[in-house]
Amino acid sequence: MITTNDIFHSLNQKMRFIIKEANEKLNEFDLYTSQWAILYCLDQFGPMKQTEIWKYLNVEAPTTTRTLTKMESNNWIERAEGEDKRERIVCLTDYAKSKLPEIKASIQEMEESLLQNLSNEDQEQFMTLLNKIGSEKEVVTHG
Amino acid sequence: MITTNDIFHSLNQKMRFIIKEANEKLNEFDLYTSQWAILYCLDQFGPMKQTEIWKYLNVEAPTTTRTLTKMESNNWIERAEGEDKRERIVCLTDYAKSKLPEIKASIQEMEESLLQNLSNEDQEQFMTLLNKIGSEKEVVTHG
DNA sequence: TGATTTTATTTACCTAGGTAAATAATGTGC
DNA sequence: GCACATTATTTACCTAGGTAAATAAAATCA
Repeated sequence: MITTNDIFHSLNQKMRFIIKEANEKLNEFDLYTSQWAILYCLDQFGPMKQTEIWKYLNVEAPTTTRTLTKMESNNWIERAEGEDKRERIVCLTDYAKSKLPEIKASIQEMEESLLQNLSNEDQEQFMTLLNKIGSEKEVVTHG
Repeated sequence: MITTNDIFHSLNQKMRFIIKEANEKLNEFDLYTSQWAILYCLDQFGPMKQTEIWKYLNVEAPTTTRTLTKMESNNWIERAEGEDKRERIVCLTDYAKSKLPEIKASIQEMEESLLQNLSNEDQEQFMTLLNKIGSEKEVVTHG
């Protein structure tokens, strides 16, 4: 019997598969997906406060602290004190900046490969349906 | 600019949201999603070898070992020695069997809530598109 | 100003995924 | 039968998500 459970089971398995693929790609650079997510952020938006990072990535602060500590010791990022002395402002190192083009190309290649069987329309449709999962009850308009 | 990256980012965030919701539901029973997945397996298929469990759930053996150890100490499952003395056969305790109907109802309620805005057709469409992600290159048939 | 609250970050600890390697029982081939 | 390979499970350790509580700086307010 096929039940709705399959959707969540399949989603979970697909996500783990994608993360595994990405980690294998990133292994060449001694990186992991969570670190890549932060590099991507900083490349897009420039220097960010830690709070800005975890709010954007929608993860908790301690998760980000741990990943940043690792990235700092691996020379991917630096953390400077802000005007507000509670804050720490994160920016890319020169090393990270020099490596980013290669890393981005590698990730893009992987993403295109994973999506090779989906047309643009498929991808839009997929996003639409994904956004419906867990969304508030749709209001039926009358008239 | 909207890029294909959004699909993987969104998928990841949605999956974490779902797991968080499920864990909150399961908290009442002192359970977690990974433990629920195993309970569900055993309820569907009866007693299983550990290898059967992790192959079905598509996770690695050590992950399953850890979860089963916890579940055994919490009286959800028992592990018996098999004919092949390397194997351990996992089955539900009476306690687990007595609790399962309530747990299943709770999970089903959550799943229906998460999918309330998707028609059956939406759900089928979603599964079709999800299966296309990371699939082998589709062969174009001629003629 | 000084007490209190809020905010940013960290620390400690939990579940949960992964890999690599160890262990023990089973299967295989000479 | 015995050496060798395979298989099931475990152990050790890594990343990575979460919560709860601690700490320190900033903001608020009586």
